[in-house]
Amino acid sequence: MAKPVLKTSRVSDAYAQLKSEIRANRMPPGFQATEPEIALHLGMSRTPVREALIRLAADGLVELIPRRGARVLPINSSDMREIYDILTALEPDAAAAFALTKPTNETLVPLEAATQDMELALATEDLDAWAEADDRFHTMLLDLQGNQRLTRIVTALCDQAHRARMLTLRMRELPRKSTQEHRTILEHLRAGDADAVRKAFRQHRQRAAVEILVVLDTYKLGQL
Amino acid sequence: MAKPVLKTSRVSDAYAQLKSEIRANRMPPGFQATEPEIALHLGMSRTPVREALIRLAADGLVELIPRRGARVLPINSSDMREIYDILTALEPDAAAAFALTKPTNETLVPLEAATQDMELALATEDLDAWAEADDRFHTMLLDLQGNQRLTRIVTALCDQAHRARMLTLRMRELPRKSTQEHRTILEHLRAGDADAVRKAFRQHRQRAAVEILVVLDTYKLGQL
DNA sequence: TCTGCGTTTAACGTATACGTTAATGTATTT
DNA sequence: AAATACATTAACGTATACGTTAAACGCAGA
Repeated sequence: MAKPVLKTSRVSDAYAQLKSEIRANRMPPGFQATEPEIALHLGMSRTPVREALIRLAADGLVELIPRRGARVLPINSSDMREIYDILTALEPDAAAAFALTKPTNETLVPLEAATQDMELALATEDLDAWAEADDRFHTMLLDLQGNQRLTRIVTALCDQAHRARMLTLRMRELPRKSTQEHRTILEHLRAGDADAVRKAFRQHRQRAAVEILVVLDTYKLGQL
Repeated sequence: MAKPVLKTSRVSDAYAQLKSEIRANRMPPGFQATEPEIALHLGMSRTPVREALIRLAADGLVELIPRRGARVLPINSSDMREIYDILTALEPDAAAAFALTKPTNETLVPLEAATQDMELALATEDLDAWAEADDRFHTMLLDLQGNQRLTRIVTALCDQAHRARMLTLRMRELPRKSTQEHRTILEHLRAGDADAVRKAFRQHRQRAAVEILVVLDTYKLGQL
């Protein structure tokens, strides 16, 4: 009888839990806590907490300030610009490389599903579902493309941008354009047209970037 | 009386020293050591060693295998492909963005110096000096461009590729082409021609990639 | 009230302790 | 000899201990 108990450790627990609290804004940007405080909160000793914090700091999610504790890093519009500039450079190339593999309809099924879910969520104006499907599309595409280092980098950047994205999502028009662009990218993928994929994806990211940046700047959302 | 004593810690010492040993190939790929062994080697306790190893693992330089110790990660040709694909996507865009700022001759001085040093080192066939100047060019350009996240990412990737680059450097023709391309990029920067910069840089990285990959594959250098 | 200085506190960096458990070695059986 | 069972070892994950020192506090004097 196999015991399919997922091996866990206090470090990975602490890492996962803290990351989740940050993403969900339960630990908002600027939030500070000392190692003993976090350890108490998580019901473990300082050691695993410290090691988890080191990883979170490497991810760019927290800052470790001696004697003041860990601080959840805020994201401002210039951070978002940095992040989107990198995504704009990386994802289109990755998608184009994937297009060169002449993906079959079979392999495109998850992307098709994500796109449909976006369209559906848009129709019902369910923004949370829309964001989930959007995320799924990008994640699936990363997985399909083979470069694992690229996947890690993009994932880390998206984690950093997540809070700001979620917040601004509700301060803009419905993401019709974005949804449509996903559909376009998918069709270009199906056609195996790498250049068209790159171009469409690049435009997708660039447009999304200015859209978010406009919201951040006009509403003076300094620290998210 | 100022005391300009650089603040140091055992963790940062361990991190710097281990990284340096890996770069210099004194800890070659595949090398394994347990935490107590490394701690003994570095003359400190396990705690700071563990924390440094976590950072090195996040950098993609070592792998942490429970009960077997830390293992210096080898680089194969598929890793190099991953790394160069990312660099090819990132650096040209970054350089192009910098070109858009219409850099003055003043700001281009360090790049000019690096390029001249490359040309000089090429003439005297001093490959170590050439590699240093080459690195310096890329590093300076990263610093001039403002995106710090991008700088960190590119730096980490270059660290991973460093060993393979150094080794293959001596198994190929003299890097005349590379040197010349740097000169070209610099001139395009001086002209403030962003598109030309992007194109030239992209070609630079792509050519360098195939050059290295050919060496790795034809000489069957599986694990570096 | 404000400033400066000594005291107190407690967070951090690091060392050490300890239980668990995978890996290794040894002995026993087939 | 090969395989299995058992004993031994030691690396890891985590907890705890401890000295150092920055920050907070309180009090004295301006």
